[in-house]
Amino acid sequence: MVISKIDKMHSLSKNQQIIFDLIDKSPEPLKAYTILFNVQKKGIKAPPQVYRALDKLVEMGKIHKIESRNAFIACHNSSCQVAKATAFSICEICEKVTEISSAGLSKYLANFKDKDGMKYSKYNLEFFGLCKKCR
Amino acid sequence: MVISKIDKMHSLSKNQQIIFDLIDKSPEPLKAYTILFNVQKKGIKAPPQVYRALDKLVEMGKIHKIESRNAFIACHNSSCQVAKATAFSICEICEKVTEISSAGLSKYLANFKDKDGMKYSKYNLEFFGLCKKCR
DNA sequence: CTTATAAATGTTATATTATTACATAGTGTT
DNA sequence: AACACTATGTAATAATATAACATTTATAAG
Ligand SMILES: [Zn+2]
Ligand SMILES: [Zn+2]
Ligand SMILES: [Zn+2]
Ligand SMILES: [Zn+2]
Repeated sequence: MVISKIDKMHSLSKNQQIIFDLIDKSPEPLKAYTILFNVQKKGIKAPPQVYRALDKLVEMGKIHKIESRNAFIACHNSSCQVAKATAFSICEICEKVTEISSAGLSKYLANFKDKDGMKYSKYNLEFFGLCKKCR
Repeated sequence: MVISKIDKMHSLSKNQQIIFDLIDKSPEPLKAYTILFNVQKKGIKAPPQVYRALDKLVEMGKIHKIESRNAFIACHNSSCQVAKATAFSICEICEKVTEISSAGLSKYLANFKDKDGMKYSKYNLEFFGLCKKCR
């Protein structure tokens, strides 16, 4: 047995790997149909194949969806344990997106309780502004 | 002149008013095509009419878009000056959405700076969890 | 190895969300 | 009236996402 149980559990299926590789190499967030177009040469021909892989990759925390852009980026927080606690900065000019990893911020938000004392299991935060280059 | 300049500047056009009223009365976020369906009897017949009104209302801070749901809710923070600083709690069971208004939270986020010292002009935060009723 | 089960894939069609483009009408200003 | 600006009406289409169902592949158990 070349691949251990643990490794296998964390490994990606064929389509997942193809799509993750594409997103991971991309300097910018990719949209589902951009992905579809770019993997058709690898045999992935239809939207459901792309969306299914994206769903799984998001679940695993390997990628994140930028909700305001309907686009996906790879997680670079060492394969994010925090698919449930995401924060991004988005440049409104060049559309550059960066995942924010701030211990202070995540601690603050993880502990945030609203007026009803409701505590949350998950959050997504998107900051907008101008990046260094565009300022 | 019955309507002053200032009043006029802040007043809504016919379609904007119709669509705002519908959203404002709704206990839950409304999607664009749900809105379209509900205002057809008032003469708004096509998607662009709805999307244009929604865009303006969002700009004005009269409504907010819940990005993770592609849906819109009325602002209840006294016609939100803070269209640029929004936070919501979303129940993952019943889909109830509440706008969070916490001085502490908004202060924390408004002052948040990332590692590059980038300061942001806008943010949107969505918390997910279970509401009182669903817990 | 066989069987059972779950996960992933392939495929067609369709649903949902959003925009482009262009023509027309109203509003406020000079 | 002439102009600029905002809003509206309308048709067509683009972009994003899911439903449904058949098939295959991977994993685990007996
Ligand atoms: Zn991450
Ligand atoms: Zn930029
Ligand atoms: Zn508000
Ligand atoms: Zn609930």
